[in-house]
Amino acid sequence: MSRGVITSADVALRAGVSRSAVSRCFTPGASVSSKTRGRVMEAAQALGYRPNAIARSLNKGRSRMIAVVLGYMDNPFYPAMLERLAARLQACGYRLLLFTAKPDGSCDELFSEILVYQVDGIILGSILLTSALAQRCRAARIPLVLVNRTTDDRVVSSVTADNRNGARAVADFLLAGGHKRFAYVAGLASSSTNHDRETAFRKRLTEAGVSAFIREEGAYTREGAQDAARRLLQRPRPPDAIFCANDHMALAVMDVARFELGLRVPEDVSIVGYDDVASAAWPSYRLTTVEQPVDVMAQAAVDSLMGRIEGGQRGGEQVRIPGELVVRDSARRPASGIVTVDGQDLWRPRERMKARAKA
Amino acid sequence: MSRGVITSADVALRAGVSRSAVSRCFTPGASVSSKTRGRVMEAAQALGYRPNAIARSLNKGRSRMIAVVLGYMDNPFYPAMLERLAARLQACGYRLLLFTAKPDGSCDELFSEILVYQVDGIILGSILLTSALAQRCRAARIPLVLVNRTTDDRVVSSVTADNRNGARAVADFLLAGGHKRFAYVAGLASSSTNHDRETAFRKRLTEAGVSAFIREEGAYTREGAQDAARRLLQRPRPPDAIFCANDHMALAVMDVARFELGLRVPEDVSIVGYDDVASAAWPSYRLTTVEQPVDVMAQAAVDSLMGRIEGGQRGGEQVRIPGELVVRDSARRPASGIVTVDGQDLWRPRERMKARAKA
DNA sequence: AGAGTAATTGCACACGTGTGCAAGCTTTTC
DNA sequence: GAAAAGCTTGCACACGTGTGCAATTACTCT
Repeated sequence: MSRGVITSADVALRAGVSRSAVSRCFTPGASVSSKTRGRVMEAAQALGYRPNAIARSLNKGRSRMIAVVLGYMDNPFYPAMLERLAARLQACGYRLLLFTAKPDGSCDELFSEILVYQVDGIILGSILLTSALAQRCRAARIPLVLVNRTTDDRVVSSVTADNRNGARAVADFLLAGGHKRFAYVAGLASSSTNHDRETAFRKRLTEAGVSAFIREEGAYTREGAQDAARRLLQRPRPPDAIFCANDHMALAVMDVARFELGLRVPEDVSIVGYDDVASAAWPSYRLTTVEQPVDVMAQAAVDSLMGRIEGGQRGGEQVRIPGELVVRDSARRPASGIVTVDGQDLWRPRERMKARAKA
Repeated sequence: MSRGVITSADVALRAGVSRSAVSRCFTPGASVSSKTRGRVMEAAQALGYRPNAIARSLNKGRSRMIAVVLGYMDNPFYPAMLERLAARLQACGYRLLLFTAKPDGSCDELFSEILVYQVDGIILGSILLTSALAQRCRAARIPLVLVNRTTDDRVVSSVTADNRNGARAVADFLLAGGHKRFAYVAGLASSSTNHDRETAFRKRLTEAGVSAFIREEGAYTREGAQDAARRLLQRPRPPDAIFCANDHMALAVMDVARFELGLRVPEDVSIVGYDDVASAAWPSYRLTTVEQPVDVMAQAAVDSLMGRIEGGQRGGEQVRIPGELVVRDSARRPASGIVTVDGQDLWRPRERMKARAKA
């Protein structure tokens, strides 16, 4: 108390009860008479006492902190995700310990820093997880969930968009639009998200008999995407449709196409992204893209963690969140298959068939 | 050890030394013979031991955690700031505890959550600080630094851009460009940053004899800025120059001007922002704006905090970071006063005079 | 009223670490 | 070789909390 910090002992002294009684007053469900509770609360109020979370963590072996590791924040999808995660965790009474890592570099040394803080769970966003790290988490019994990435280790939980379905929808959409020469701007080749989107996209095109397919790597960065766009669009026979592994790169590709090369979008080249970040809807871009519902994914990640921390679930669930293909003006529109919902145009070829069947 | 957590006692047992010896091995500058250090480190390595940060925090009364509170992340300036803060704090061996609050709402209840975790310092970004909160921090002896906001309380430290100078430069720049009817799109009126930019901008215009000045409030949101732009530009005599309190709103204003109202920028109306966020440089916008050097500001905030945590400084310093007016294409260019540095055009009327003097 | 039961309370220990203090040991110095 | 000085080391306490256990108190029922 003299040093400015007031402890339960100070409150106990003032209220004329034992320290245990004070502790019980701040422990939901503990046995305290209403009389002592009143006196304790009054004393606590007067002194401005709140139980020390650090001491409580040490005692209970639970810190009520969740480590969130993000690779990079240039892509606005991640700040948005972070904001949702912070809100969700706060609502659950947990605190968010933020770490940043190089997106390609492994985060081994970071992991030591994290484990030392006895966090109750870890959320990894856009970070590739080595099996050694997964093993360490399992040994320390710390639940872990990947966001926007998966891993082969089926024991690790993950929350991703339904990337294969999304990429297939893009392929179908572009085919229906009558495109002939396709290109893909890849993210980091090592990321599962890129792999899922690329392979599903390519497979669908191959099934449709398309042979004109080229790819360039953009490494998820704006500069990488710009270079990729230049290489793609300055070929003798440039593509008439470009699918980018995310919106962040798609916007860069649009800028290069329009302002460096003087191309019209979508008349000369169609461009499709993935994420539906806020700027995709801006009138300067009006990017056609597959949405990745940020708040649903954040909620799923937190739910998965809570299920394993508070309930005793074993983990290893792979949650896939579906997302709509939002049709705007950066890609040529097919004659049919587009429905309008809440003022947004969506690519839903099935629904149209249903509607036709109904008529 | 049976429960999976290994403590210094386990290491001590294995190395055949006392627990204190283990502790000293992990305390820089403690007295340990090289022989025991070797045995301890070997045992620690074998068992995978690292000192429990929670227990250490409790013991030392220092958690090595810094709370960062952000109001909103829609404006990409804040994610960028957050990323820099995270990197800087990590480099100093501190952890970042992230909290989010409503930008207008006070964060009183949040503060209780923060203080409970015994953080060593608090960084507030785009949050208005009530004097009651400042008082609580002082009572708890927790250093506090505001980023991008100031307060009248001269005991509170803050890091901001040199907003008055920046706004004056914008006024001079627009006057030199021959503009006649000026408008300002305000952020939250309660924020010091908005106040400084607005009053300095207006004062300079008044000094120059300008009477045509109107203002609208955009509340720092995209929607607010769009509404403000519509009100401004649909007046009988619309402004020919609009200064926006930040880039986030300036981009929205540009979109409304060009795509809703069919105006040409900068031929019909000049638009200037503040922050120099990444998207301001995108070719779709090429926004003329005053830079707010994110990494310099982050460094200054961390330095200020460290000076008070580790050194024993008293605090109360008001750091103002200067920033250049970056000239792009969203505002009519004056005939003179622009110099090119590292491929960027900057508004430096003084320097030009110097250059002329030299010739 | 008395016995039996339920609720409340305080003691004491545990959580895992850092560190002052004194004792033990090693090295230096005369 | 002995005394002095300097390193190391272990003991024991502190940090602030939660909780099992036993003791005490309050309450209920016959």
